[in-house]
Amino acid sequence: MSAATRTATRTAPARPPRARGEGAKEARRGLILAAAKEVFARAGYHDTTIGHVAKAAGISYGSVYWYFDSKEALFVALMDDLEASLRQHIGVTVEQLDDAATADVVAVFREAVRATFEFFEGDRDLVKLLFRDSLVLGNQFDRHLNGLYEGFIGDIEVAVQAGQQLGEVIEAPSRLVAFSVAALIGQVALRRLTTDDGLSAEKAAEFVVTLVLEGLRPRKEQP
Amino acid sequence: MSAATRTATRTAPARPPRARGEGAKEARRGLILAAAKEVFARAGYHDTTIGHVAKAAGISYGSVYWYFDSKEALFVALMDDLEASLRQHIGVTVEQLDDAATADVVAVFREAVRATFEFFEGDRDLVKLLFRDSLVLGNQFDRHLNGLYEGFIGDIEVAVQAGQQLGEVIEAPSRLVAFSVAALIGQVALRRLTTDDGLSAEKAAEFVVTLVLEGLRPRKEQP
Amino acid sequence: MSAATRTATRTAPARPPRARGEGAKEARRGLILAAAKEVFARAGYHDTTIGHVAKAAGISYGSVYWYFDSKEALFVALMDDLEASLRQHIGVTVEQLDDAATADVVAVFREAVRATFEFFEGDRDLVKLLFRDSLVLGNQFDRHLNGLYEGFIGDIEVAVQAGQQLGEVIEAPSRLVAFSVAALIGQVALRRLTTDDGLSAEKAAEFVVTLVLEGLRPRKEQP
Amino acid sequence: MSAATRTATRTAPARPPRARGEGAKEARRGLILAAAKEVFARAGYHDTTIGHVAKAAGISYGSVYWYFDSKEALFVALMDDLEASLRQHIGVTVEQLDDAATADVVAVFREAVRATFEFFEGDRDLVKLLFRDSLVLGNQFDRHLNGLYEGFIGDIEVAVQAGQQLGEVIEAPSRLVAFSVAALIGQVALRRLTTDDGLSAEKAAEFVVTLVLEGLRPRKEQP
DNA sequence: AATGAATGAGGATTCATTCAT
DNA sequence: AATGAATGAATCCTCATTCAT
Repeated sequence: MSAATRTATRTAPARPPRARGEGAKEARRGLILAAAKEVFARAGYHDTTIGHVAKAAGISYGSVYWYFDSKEALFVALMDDLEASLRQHIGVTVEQLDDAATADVVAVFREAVRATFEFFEGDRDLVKLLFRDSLVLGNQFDRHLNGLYEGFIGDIEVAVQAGQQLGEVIEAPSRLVAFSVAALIGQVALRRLTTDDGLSAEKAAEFVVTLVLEGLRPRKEQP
Repeated sequence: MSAATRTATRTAPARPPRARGEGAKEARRGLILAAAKEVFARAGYHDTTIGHVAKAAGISYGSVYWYFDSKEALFVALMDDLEASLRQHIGVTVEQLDDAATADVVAVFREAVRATFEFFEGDRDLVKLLFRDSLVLGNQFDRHLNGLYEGFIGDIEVAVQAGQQLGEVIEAPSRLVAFSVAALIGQVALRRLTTDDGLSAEKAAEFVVTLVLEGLRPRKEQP
Repeated sequence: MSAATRTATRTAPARPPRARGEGAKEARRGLILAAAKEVFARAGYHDTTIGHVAKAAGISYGSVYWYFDSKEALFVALMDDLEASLRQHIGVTVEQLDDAATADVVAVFREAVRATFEFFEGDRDLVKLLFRDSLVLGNQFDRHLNGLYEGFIGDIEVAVQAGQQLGEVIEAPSRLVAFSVAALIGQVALRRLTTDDGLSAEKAAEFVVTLVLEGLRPRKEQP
Repeated sequence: MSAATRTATRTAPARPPRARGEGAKEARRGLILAAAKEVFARAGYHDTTIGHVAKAAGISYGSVYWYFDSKEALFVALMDDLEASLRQHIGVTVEQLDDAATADVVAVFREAVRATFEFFEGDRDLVKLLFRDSLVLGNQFDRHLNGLYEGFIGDIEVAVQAGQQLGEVIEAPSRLVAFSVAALIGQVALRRLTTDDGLSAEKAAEFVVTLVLEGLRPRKEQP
């Protein structure tokens, strides 16, 4: 089968099959990662085949292997990307508040959670991969994946420790506290993807903040 | 060949198909489920083969199919079992408190969470299956699995609503509140399985109760 | 596709697709080995696929894996079989001479070589596998394969050492001597498979015996 | 796009395509062949990929195809090279003796074998390719490969026939005799690569000469 | 001429499921 | 009811070869 024939036969997804040049390779890698993200998020790791990813990326079967050594490597690379993306987002979020509000730990926290939910709102695939798949696969893939989740938790832990220094957060193992907050955020965000109870991201964030800060019992004598 | 003939024909291989009586089939089913629970918890759904389960149950390869229609059906049945087990446990726990303490919703909650952690302590496989696997597979298996988790949540929701009636729980969507509590309990319990931070079940329960009831901020003017 | 359909479709090699019972498994294993022998000998290890073997054995694709763990394992098992077959043959051959002729080492050797060539004449596949494939693959497969060839050599070495004891064989490293004899036999036998120079097995054996015992130079003053 | 245009277009990447002159192409071809020799010898034909060869040659993946039509063609070309190299060596060796010693066929033979082993000592890759790989692949690659081995044999055959003329070699099919000698030399040389029994090339040559000329039986009444 | 990305056929292996006994 | 052999679709991955640049 000649190249011409093959090209003609290709049932034409409109993607650019032959981009070349400087950043072309990087771009193509990104293309595959984007496709992988969507497919993995939809079907889960095990039910996703390299073929699915390739088709979604509009490239051929074996091309994926030009960019990634294996299915697992692809998944890990994707997770690394997501981690970077997530941590950067959180960093930015907190920085934005740095100027005036840092003193008010509570306000920072409130805003961070709100921004996080907003971020999740715009990247539902990330939520699934982060709080659903990485959970199950973390144990198999050489701990590598835990890094992702743990990174998220680590960022929170820093804030928790700061809060504890200021007396704004109760004394409890900071890692555990951070994990709990992360888990709560993650699970609520995940739930929003499948359960529609008309809860806006805004409201969800508010709820989580309240729960985490004040607990479920009404504060009776609050000034 | 009639059933009678077939039975007669059985030239007694030395294998263990004893227990001919009434509940024999039920017993064997239970045997398989027990094996499946252990294996699925250890390896996860996808990495578990029917062969693994059969070997763990000490029965033959294809026999599993006499009791369950498919791998998926086996998993779902297992989950149903776990759900029943979990809900019964919670029911019993709450009932035990019913007599005197019902008035004190907080005490009941505290005790329920404590008992739940204790229960989880004795059934680590259940924790993995409930809070790890059901999460990933819930979406694929016909929603059926959500039932499990949702059942857990439902029980909590009832308590939440009661608490809200009594003014002991803040006003917030009861389902969301219950989900959050369940998720927190589940994730913390799950974490305990892989992360060893010297946190006893007791302490973990206490922490969750405190977080959920009082939040992370110190109550300043608490009587 | 139902079993009936499948059966009907099978383009009918006359082999028994469904033998059951006592030695049935062993028989089927043998069936596969026989097919493998023929196919491996014809196409060589690398160009033989499990599919080829399966088709030659008249069984399905994956069935081979019920009997052998991998392609390599199949090959090794085959080689083990061949080794057993070969060594038994040699053993028998020598034993037959044990009675009267043992004293005459030369006669024993002559007869052994003759019998070996005759044996090879009836099992050309064995020759290819033993002297062609095992040579190349021996280095990759865990030394396991060398065993085959080395076994053959070992048998010869014993005879060489006996000959040396009797002063009928020159002093030289017995292993090297044995290897040389084995190599000569093997390569000549192998050559006979592809090159037709009208050389009978009988003549070939005679030639090898002469060369090995007397060398290429005419013995001038032989009594 | 004409060839001229194509050439003009080349925007000089910093890669190492130096050597523009006449024999440049030939040189590059030789480079690849040298790399291929090493790689094929080490890994064998099937386990060698074009990529391995390219990397060993320090050139790019697809460049190999500018010089050779296919993997098989590369291998065959390599074998042709080796054949030339080997035959030239033998030719030179014999020529060196031509002047004075031709009369003494035995001495010539002795020296030729010795020189051959010495030659093999310095080119272990050749030994592997010649006596290991060409054996297995000879049958598949259009007989072409046999040429290599057959050439080696042919040279020996000439000597054998000469010896027979002089009455220094027993009467036997000269081709068979030559083949036997070649096989013995080859297999012993091959064995030295993997088996270390402290046998020097010198000793190995001596042994082969003795075996071939005198046989394994002690010559009792030698003048 | 060189490069290296792209392609896709091919192959080993796994495993859920079926079925003859 | 139990057994375990049989089946073959499915999947990951490799690699020779092609081709745009």
